[in-house]
Amino acid sequence: MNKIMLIGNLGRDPEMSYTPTGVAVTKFSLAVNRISKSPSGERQEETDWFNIVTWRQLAETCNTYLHKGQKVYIEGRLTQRKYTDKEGNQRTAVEVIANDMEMLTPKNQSGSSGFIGEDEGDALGELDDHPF
Amino acid sequence: MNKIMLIGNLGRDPEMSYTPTGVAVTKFSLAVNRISKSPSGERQEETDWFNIVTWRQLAETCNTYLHKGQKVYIEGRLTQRKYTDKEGNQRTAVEVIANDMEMLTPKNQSGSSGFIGEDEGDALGELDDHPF
Amino acid sequence: MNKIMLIGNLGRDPEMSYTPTGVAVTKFSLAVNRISKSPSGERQEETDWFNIVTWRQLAETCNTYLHKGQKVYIEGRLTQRKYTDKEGNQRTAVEVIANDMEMLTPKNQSGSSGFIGEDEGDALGELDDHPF
Amino acid sequence: MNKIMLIGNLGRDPEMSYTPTGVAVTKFSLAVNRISKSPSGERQEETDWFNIVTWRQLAETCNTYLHKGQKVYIEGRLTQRKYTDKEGNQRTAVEVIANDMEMLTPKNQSGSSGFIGEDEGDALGELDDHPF
DNA sequence: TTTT
DNA sequence: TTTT
Repeated sequence: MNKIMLIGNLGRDPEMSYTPTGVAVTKFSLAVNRISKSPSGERQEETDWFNIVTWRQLAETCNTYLHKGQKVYIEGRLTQRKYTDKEGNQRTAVEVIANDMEMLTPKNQSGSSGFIGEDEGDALGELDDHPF
Repeated sequence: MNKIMLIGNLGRDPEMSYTPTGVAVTKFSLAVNRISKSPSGERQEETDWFNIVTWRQLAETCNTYLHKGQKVYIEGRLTQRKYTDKEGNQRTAVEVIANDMEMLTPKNQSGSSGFIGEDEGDALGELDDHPF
Repeated sequence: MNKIMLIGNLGRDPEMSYTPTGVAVTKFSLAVNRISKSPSGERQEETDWFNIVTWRQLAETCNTYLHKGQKVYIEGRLTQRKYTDKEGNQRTAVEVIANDMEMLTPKNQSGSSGFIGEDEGDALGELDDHPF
Repeated sequence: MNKIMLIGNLGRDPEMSYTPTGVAVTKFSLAVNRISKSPSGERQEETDWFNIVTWRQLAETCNTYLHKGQKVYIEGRLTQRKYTDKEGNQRTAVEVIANDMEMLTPKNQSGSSGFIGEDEGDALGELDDHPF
């Protein structure tokens, strides 16, 4: 088992692209806030940022319905991908490959400034298409 | 492992009481909604109701800050308790003994009609008191 | 969200059947043990039993590879189904509709007495068929 | 919410130390295996390694009862800690701060070669000390 | 880069 | 009994 579950807010609008074979992939970063006590006992807020990657149908849904600022639940698998950056340093990209997403911000108050089509109400239905 | 995780809305305000030995216990019921497809292919909403039980500090926090209608995340353990009802039938009470709660409704729009004290802002802090 | 995660042992071999429309469904009961303290402070073990229901490909996998006594991880959704028993009493069936299963008992020591085909090693692969 | 759940095997025996203020901290690395399909369609196994950090009572328990090779369930919070390595490069340490651990390897077959005290049977009890 |  |  390798399962990670996050509730956080989108730092920016998602970005969707396609692989050479035509598979949709949507990425966004998620801010997860946490309240902790500082050594001196004061309450302080810390933010962890996570790179979220979604594929296929979930990529389409995220790209269509998620926007900067919205609160979402994300469930997936944590991966660590080694790569070499522009300066030639070995680095590790930490990514969450999501397999489930649930919108927690009520529709009428999403951070989106843009128009969303009238079938927005189907967003959740797209995510839960099980016959049982 | 016996872990259950729910996101839902409180059907009523919580009710707190104390055991004979002075331990606080707060109970409330939680409505968890789900969108499914009917046999004929139409989208329909179903609601599962769960009895939530919290103890000690978490009981105090839930009693103070939660109100009817609010959306919360609950994590706990599922128990099935056998009992005999008034008619003498053997019945099973399904309860979630919560060990974690997170409020998902922004404070300024809680379903509560009543006044909430000025220190409401500490609610989350009370839940995350770890030094690390 | 309505998610339940259990680790336990199968009380019996699973039983598979088919719906009238030909969909595979496999059921089994799972014993989840818990160590608690009695009021007098002694350690005591309690067992909660859960009815697990799996559908389609997961039903086939569970029926083929799971046996009485094996330890498994089950993840799914908790449902409460009302029904009337033979004596006419209203009762509630508590079921976990599983969407994930992971075998925790090493293969060479499963509780099964029966022969298992040579391709048993594919069981896990069937459960994790993602291209990424 | 920032929750990660892993099932894997210890790569080495845990190592315990104490902070200057006397708080116990135990660390170990966990190998989480995953079966995937290669681009050419063959089944291949990949291993993700996670650095696990436990504190206080859980640190003591892990140090006492866990050994190289054992299979464990770990639940905690994912943190990313920035630091500068010996070559002066900015790097990120990814760590799981565990708040729950469950041993999945039966006691009589742990990978440990060393003697384990007769009260080993209490390990699980230490983890589940709730009065309910 | 988010949110409360 | 909730909510969208």
